[in-house]
Amino acid sequence: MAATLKDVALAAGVSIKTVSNVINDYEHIRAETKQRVMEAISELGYSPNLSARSLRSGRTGVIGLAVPELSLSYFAELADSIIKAAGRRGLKVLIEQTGGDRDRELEILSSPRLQMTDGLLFSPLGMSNEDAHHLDVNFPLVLLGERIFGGPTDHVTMSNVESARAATAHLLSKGRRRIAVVGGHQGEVIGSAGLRLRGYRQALDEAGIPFDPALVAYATLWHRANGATSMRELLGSGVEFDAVFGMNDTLALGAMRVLQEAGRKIPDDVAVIGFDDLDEGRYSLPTLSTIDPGRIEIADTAVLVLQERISGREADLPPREFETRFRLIERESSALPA
Amino acid sequence: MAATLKDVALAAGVSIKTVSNVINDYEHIRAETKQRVMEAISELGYSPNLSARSLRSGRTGVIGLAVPELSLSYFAELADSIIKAAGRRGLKVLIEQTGGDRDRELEILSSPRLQMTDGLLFSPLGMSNEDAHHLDVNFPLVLLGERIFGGPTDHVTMSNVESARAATAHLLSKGRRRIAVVGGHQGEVIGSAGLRLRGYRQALDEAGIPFDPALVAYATLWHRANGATSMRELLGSGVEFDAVFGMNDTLALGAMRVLQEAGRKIPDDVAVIGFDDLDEGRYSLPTLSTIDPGRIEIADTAVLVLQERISGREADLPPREFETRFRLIERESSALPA
DNA sequence: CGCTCATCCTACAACGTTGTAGACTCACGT
DNA sequence: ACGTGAGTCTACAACGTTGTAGGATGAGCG
Repeated sequence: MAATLKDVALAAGVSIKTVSNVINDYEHIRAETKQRVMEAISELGYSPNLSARSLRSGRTGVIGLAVPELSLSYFAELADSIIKAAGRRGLKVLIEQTGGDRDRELEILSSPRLQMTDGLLFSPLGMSNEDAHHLDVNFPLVLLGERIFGGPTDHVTMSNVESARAATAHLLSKGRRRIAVVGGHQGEVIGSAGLRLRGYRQALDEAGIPFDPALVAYATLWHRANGATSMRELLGSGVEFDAVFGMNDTLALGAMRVLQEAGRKIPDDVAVIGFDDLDEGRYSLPTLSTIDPGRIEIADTAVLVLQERISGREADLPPREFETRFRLIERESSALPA
Repeated sequence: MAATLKDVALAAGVSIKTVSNVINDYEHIRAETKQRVMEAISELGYSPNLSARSLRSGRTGVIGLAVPELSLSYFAELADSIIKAAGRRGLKVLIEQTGGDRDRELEILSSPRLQMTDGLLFSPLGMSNEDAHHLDVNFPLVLLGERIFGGPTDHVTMSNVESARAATAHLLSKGRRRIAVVGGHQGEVIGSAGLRLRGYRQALDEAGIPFDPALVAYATLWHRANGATSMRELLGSGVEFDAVFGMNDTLALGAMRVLQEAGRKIPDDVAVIGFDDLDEGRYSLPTLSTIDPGRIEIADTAVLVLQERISGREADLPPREFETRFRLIERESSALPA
């Protein structure tokens, strides 16, 4: 059906290796020969069989990206950035969804399907730091996210503690003193929730404000519904607060919804800040203050680092840790009360 | 590095073909032999080289999905559903982003990169009906969306006209008479905007209400920002309206934001309905009435149909058109005024 | 004039898998 | 005793590509 090197070689009157050489920009080819081969190629509509090429070369030009779910906006936007970053480097992206399930995550680390890819960008949610040894696989792997630190692979992450501290300090600077947290994970130390909570507490400490556990609402999943539920719990508990730090934008938006339903004015009664800088927060009512964790930088760095490991040039380097720069984005939800 | 059939064959004391047969569940193998091979496989940690397999078999087990952008929530949720549907059928998904750009879309239809996949699910945005002939490619292709009808390939689409009519009729049933539209495409007949506008007009006709062009705000892109801008234009134009039909949820949410900013109460002053049933609309303030276009059914059908074409069993069938069932979801934004 | 060396090209093998054809064994019916 | 056929296994070729080794040609140089 499709034309092969052989067909082109026949049409151009050269050997198949010469055609291959033309395609791969081998330098010692007569201009006239090259011309002839090029014509045959376009005439036959030839394009290389990538399975054969990858069998021979051991490279597929495809990287895997494993994320919990694309319907979580953060991961959708991350995937977007990663596909673009990969595209700039000539790579395609195959996406796996783990659902944030530990077993599924472990399975992906040992799945034969991954042979179709040169390496994997892996953003676990169900695995914890004790699972770090499972990352010691025999293919190039770059870890994303905050579930595991000090693992055996390169790791790209955001400045969770510092940015959460900045977010909290921002609320404090607006005169808020009772800052509720939505989306904590019970007992977590490492992980987005644990780290961001640590930043929150640091900011409180610096301001000399005692930490009140009653202000922390827990939510295992970070969907909109959980933000709404957590806020209902907070309101129901009767605890007083004048600000909310959402562990991510989605939670913050769900919480805002419930706050407004309950008649609390944002930001006058309650200031709100989120985390992730989703597009959505730019058009909510009110617009949502947030932390931009440097998503594009995360994507660029991750793809670059993975490509380095794939190329093998950096094979001897020990695992590296990259932390991106964050940015506080001030919008309406955290303005000074009128 | 990695073990091959040869290594396993050596370890098990059989020919490589026998190992291959075991892997492919060939039936006539002695239980004892099978056992021995299986042990060798797990001992060596063998897993098949998929490049070689796909070179030999002509199948990769990967399908491509080309969408405008994952940061558009609709496509993120669609991609989510498609990855899940593909997973159920043992397929992996490689995602391309076109940015909704016609040139990029045409390029993807002829890209050699696609050889790494068995077929393509293609959701164009920049191409128009006149480009239909570009879909006549020599690989399995299933068209998604509303840009092109009557093309040379199978096509899975939603019931745009009927569901838009139902959405409009729903607003009419709540006593609304001046229904603004956000997100029209100037002069478009085919395409989500054109079809949904047709449904809108049909509902007006049935209710005996004349169509007022001044009520239609145009927006080429369907991002949140465009919904906001369109609504600002409508408000600025001074045209009166008591309801808004957003061509999609994202537009509707952007428009709601501006409406509320301008002091219009939803649904008391203005009722709003969107289209797509994004998770977001379930937690907005107010919650957003919408059309569920049957995303999961779209994903399932598309993957099934593509797989049929890939398998070649249905190769002789003429292009088929599939239209999914929609569902009107009534939430707060379109309730009767107090 | 003959040697060296760069240039341009080719033949062949190999990547790891599966399809094809066929060899061998053994039970069965004639 | 002998063909038949089902069951079990193997050798070999092929998928389309690229790496290796080397052949042919001609320019440059002593």
